[in-house]
Amino acid sequence: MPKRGKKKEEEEESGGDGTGPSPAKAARACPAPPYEDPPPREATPEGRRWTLKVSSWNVDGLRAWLRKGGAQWVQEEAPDVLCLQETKCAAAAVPAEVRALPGLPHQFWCSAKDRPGYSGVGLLARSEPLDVTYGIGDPEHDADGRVLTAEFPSLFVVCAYVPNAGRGLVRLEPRLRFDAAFLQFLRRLDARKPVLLCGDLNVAHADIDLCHPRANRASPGFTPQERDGFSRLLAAGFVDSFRHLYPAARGAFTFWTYLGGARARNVGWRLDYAVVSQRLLGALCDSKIRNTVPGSDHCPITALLAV
Amino acid sequence: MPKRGKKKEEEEESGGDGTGPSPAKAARACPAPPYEDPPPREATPEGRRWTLKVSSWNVDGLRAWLRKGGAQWVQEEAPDVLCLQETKCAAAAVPAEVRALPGLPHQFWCSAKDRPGYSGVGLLARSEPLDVTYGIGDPEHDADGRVLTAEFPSLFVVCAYVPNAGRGLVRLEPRLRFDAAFLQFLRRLDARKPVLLCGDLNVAHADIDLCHPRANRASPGFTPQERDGFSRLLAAGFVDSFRHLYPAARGAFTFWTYLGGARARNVGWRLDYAVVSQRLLGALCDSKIRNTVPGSDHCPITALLAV
DNA sequence: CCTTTCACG
DNA sequence: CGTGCAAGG
Repeated sequence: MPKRGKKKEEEEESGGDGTGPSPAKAARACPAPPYEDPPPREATPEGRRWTLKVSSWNVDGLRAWLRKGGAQWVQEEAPDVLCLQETKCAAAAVPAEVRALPGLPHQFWCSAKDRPGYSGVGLLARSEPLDVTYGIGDPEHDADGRVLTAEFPSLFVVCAYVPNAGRGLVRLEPRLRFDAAFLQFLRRLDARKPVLLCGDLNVAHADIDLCHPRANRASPGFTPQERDGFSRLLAAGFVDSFRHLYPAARGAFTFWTYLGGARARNVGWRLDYAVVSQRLLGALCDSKIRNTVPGSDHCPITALLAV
Repeated sequence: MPKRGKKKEEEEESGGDGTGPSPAKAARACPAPPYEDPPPREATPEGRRWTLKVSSWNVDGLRAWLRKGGAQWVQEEAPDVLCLQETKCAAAAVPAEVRALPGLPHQFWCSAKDRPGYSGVGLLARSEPLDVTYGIGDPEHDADGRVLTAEFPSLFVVCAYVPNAGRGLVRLEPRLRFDAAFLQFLRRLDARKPVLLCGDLNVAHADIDLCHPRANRASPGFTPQERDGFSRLLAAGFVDSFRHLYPAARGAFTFWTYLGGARARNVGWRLDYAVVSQRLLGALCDSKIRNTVPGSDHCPITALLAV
């Protein structure tokens, strides 16, 4: 029964955990050392201090994440809005400790229909949103529990868990359809108010955004089509806040597969983003990658805005 | 999603983990304190010292049992034959540490066909058996991986994992058919050589053999039909070695459900037996219940014979 | 409560 | 490697 056999270093650098043609190789560390998240820029270049802190985390199972102390970090970070992805947890099963998270009384949960334990997102907020919507208005994708949108007075916060293209890219086509539909959804929001999109977008945009770009050219999360989807997002007037502020930062990843001890060697991918409407750039103070925080195969990220 | 909700003390005293009508009640300890396994009787009443030590253990998953240190105890006990039940493990997946168990080089594994992770038995021996047979020669049951028989010069050792009647007794009928077919199988063996039957027979024979007999009159493992099956075994010339030697021993259990912390309160069942052909009684030195040994929801038992 | 498998990542 | 599920006990 060598199904669970240890091939060890086979797809250690594979991002969406795909079927990349990663050749077997030794457990070497990433040439780029882990990004060191600098002390926060507390204000905009014009000197306006941040007033909104939004964190995002793919928790890979809300209940397991809670057992591993994830809620602890939330209390230390004390965000005004918290976006969670891959909760794998129906709203009714959200543990009381999460419901009672100090400072985040307004909670919204969206999970996959008829698929317990799959996907799911949550949005927790200090102040009550003006409105909250579930999904992107596309029946093909909205059964999955992937998008939550909270309207606040000055902006929309969108929490998203973009579908994985799957091993062997078996679900690349639906993924690309999601990308297109999601972009239209974001454009419509952006026409009304500026948008802050946070979440696991399941793509590394450029070579600098993953440890082994060459080996993963055909891996889910780094196919040309997925990367193009992200480029189209940028072309539509949205900005990758982290890359905008730190254009040359290397080794800045937010995901490391559990396989083969990838995280210890920083064999990672940047899949989690805080993306802002261009006209929100003047309000952007900082975009943080909390890559030392344990609790999931993703780390949390945090955006600071003066809105 | 209160599927995993804590009903706590609902079927804590249910044996085969059935659907007994056990009323909800406080987590009280069993009135009978845990049986204290006395120092071994090293010889028969006639003074012949034991020459054969046979242990039996329902391991509830061979690999989990190994992780919990089960093999450690085997080395301390150093049996000549070891019978394992509920290995939940195909022969090819038996870990190397088990294959290398000192003193038990002759190993035989029988697992369920087309049902990975279900049932399964193993028989390990110091000396090579003259013959080993798989199953009982009944196609209805032999796909399950429940019986291994090893022929030695002076006796047959049968390792058995009798089918559970299932929650709500949904599989009581096949269980009773197994009992009947198995008894015929044992009679045929017994006609050739004396038999030592070891294993999880999935029945508590009498009130004294479980903590809460009244509450479990309709539970799998204590229905009148299953108890009658055991009585028929005895009527056919077989002897329950433990009860023969310790007719009044109370609180002597070999199984405690994981639910509700039953083991800590000794809310248990005696489901594991060393049964001998009557003419082997003169060779019986002792029948041990190792009820302090961890590693499974069952504890191991050991028979000592002068053969 | 705890094992196994499975799909998914 | 690790999540949550299902079936089994």
